Amino acid sequence: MLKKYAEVIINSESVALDRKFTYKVPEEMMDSITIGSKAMVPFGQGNKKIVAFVIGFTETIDFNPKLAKNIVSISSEPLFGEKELEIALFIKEKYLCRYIEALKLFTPPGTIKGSSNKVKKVISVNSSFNNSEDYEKYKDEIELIKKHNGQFTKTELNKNLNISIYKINKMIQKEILAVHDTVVTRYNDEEFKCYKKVELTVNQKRAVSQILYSNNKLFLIKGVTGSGKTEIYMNLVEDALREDKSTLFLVPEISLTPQMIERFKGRFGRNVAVFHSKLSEGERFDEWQRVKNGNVKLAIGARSAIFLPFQDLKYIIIDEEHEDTYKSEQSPKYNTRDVAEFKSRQYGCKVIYGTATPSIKTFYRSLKNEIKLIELNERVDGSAMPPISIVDMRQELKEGNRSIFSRKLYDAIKDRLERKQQSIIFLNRRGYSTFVSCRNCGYVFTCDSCDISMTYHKNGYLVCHYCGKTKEAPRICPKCGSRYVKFFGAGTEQIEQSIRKTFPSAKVLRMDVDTTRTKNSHEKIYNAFKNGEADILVGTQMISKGLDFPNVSLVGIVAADVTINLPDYTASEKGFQIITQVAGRAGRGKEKGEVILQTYEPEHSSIQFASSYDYEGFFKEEIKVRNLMGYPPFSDILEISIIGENDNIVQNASRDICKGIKEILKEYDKLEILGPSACGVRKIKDMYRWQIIIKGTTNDKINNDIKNYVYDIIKQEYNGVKVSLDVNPSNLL
DNA sequence: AGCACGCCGACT
DNA sequence: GTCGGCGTGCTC
Repeated sequence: MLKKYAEVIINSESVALDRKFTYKVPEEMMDSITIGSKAMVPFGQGNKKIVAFVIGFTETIDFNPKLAKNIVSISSEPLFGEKELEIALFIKEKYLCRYIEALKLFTPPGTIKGSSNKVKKVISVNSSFNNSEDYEKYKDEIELIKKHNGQFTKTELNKNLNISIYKINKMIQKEILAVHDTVVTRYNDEEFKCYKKVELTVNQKRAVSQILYSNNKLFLIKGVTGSGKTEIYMNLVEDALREDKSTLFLVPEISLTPQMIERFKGRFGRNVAVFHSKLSEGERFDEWQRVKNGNVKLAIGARSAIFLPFQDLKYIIIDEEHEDTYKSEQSPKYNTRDVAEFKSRQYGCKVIYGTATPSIKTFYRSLKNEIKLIELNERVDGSAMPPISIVDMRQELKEGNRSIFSRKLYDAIKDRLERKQQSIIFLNRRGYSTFVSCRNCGYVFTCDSCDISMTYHKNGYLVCHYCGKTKEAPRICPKCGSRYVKFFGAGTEQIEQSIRKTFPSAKVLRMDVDTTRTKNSHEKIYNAFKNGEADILVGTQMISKGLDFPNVSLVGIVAADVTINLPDYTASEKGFQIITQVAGRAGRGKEKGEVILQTYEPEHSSIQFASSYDYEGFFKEEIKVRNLMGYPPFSDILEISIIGENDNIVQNASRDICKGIKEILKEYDKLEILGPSACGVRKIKDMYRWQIIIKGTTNDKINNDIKNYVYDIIKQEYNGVKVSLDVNPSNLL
C-alpha cells in the first residue's frame, strides 16, 4: 500500500484529542515510515511541533486534502510493531482508556522525551601523544592514568587517583589526554551464587511434561506451598532456551521476591532481565533494550514487564496468580492476565498460572476447561502442612485475658524462644493503634484531608494511611478538653512493643511499609532474619509472600478478622488466601511447623476452610455466594468513580450520570445499576468520591457507550469533577 | 489541553 | 482609539 497519509495518535492526555489525526507523508519518508514510528507533527493553529505515533496508513482522506499537514520528522526506528499495536487497541477497547495511554505502555521508558543510552565522559591518554617536554612535566599523572586508561571521568580521576581537576583540564588542553563517551550499563551486574538444578519429583515431572506436550495454551498449576512450583518454572525456561526462545516470568511485586531473583540469576546467569516500575527510567530503558536486541531470553518482572518487546516468547509464567497487583490501579487499568492471554493468541505462547490458592475466577475457569488444571498436592519433601489451630478471642476475653496474645500464642512464642527457633507474627495492619478517640465525648481523630481515622504511631504522631499526613498526637481532646484520650486496636508497632515487653530477651524485627521505605531495606530485614539475627519477625502482608525461612516453626496470626470484614465481595477470598499464604511460612525446614490463628469470628468460612487447608471446600461455598449475588465470575463489573472537591457537586453529578446510564441501558434488563453511593472512604486527599457500579453480562460495546456518555456529560455540565472507569476492578472499596 | 479568535468594557 | 478580560470552538 502506498503510504500517502499516516494516521497518528498525538501525545496529549486530553480526552478531546483522543482520536486519529491524518498527516501527509513527505516522499522522502515513505520508505522508512512504519507503524510505531515516532513522528514530530505540526499541530493546532500555532503549528506547534508535538510528538505523535503512527498507527496506520491510508491513501484517501475524508476531509479537504489541502488541510492535511506534513509530518516534520520521524524516529529512525519504530517504537512498537503491529502486534503491540493490536494489544494496545485491545486494551483501549476493553479497559476504556485513551489511545495514547495504551500506546505508552509499549514505548520504552523515556523515549518520548528522547532518553537513550547513558554515556559518561571517560578520559584516557591520547594515543598520538609523544611530546617529551610535556611528558616530563606530567610524568606521574600520565603513567597513573595509563594504568586505568578509559576507566574514569574527570571527577573520578580526581577522587580515585588524586589528580587535581586543574591539572586534568590543563592536560586535556594540551591534548595529552583525550575525552571519550562510553555507554554505561545500568543493570545490576551482581554475581549470584550458583543455584543448581535439582532432580524433579514424579509429580513435578508430570506437571512439566503436561505443559510441554499438551495442546492447551493456558495452564493453572495449583500447588500447595512447598510443592516445588519454582523448579517447574525453571524447567520451562530451560525448555524454551533449548529452542532459543524466551520466557517471561511475572511476579506480584518484585521487591518482595529477592529470593526468586537470586535463584533465577543463580541458575541462568546474568542473562536475566529484571524489570519493574521501581527501576529508574534509565535502568528500565537498558533492560528494555536488552530484550529488544535479543540479548536476554528470560525476564523477571512485575506486571509492566508484560509489555517488554519479546518477539519469540514460548512461555509467560504468572506466579502467585491470585494477587491483585496483576490488575493495574492507574489508567490503563488493565489486567495482566488478559494481556498475557491476548499475547498467547498472538504468538502461540503458553500462559502458566501458578499459586497455592487460585483466585475464584481462575479456578472457576479451570473447572470449565478453559484453563488446564495441574494439581500438586504434596510438598517436595513429603512433609505435611503445618497444623492451624484457631483461638477464639471472645473466649479469651471472657476468661479475663485482655492482652493482644492469647494464652496459647503466648505459650508457643515462649516455647520457641526457649528452643531457639524462630517465630513470625502476622497482623495485617501497621502502626501502633488503629484509631484514637476521646473516652469522655467520643471524639475520633480523623485526617483533615481524608474521611478516615488516623493511626497512632509510636514516634508520637498520628498518621493518615491514605494520604500520609501526620499530626502530633494530642494529650487532651480538642473537642471537650478531657484528658482521657485513648488508643484503640493494635497494629504491627504495638505487637512489636508488646513482644519486647513480654519477652525482654527476644530480638524482634518488624517488616511493614514503615520499615521498608528505603531501597533494599526489605532485603536487609529478610537477610537479618534468615541469618538468625532475630527470634521474632512481626509484619504485615509483605511477610506472607514467597519468603523461605527454614528455622521458623511458629506462625501467629494475631487477628485474622481485619481482611475478612472489609465491605467488599472479595473479602472472603482475600482472607482465605492470606491465611493460607502466611501459614505456609511455618515449618519449611526440619522442624515441624505450627500455626496459631486468633480471631473473633471462628465460624467464618474463610477461617474454617483455611484452617484445614480445604481450598475446594472454600471454593464451593464461595462460588455459591457469588452465583447468588451475581458477582464475578458470573458477571462483569464496571465501576464508575466520580471525584471532585465539592461533595454536593460530586453527588449531583453522580445522580445525573446514573440517570443517563439507566437511560442508555434500559434495553439491557439483565444489567444491575447500583448507586450512586459514597465510596467506602468518602474523602481522600481533599477529594470527595462517589461511585456507580454496573453489574452483569456486559461487553466492550456497552462499556464504550457508557464511557462516551460519561465523558460527554462531564465536559458539558460538570467541568470540575473527574470520572474514572474501571472494568472488573480487583475490589470495590 | 492549549491556543487563536472575537466581542465587550476600561483606560491613557 | 487600543489594551486585555475570558467565553467559544477547533485541532489532520
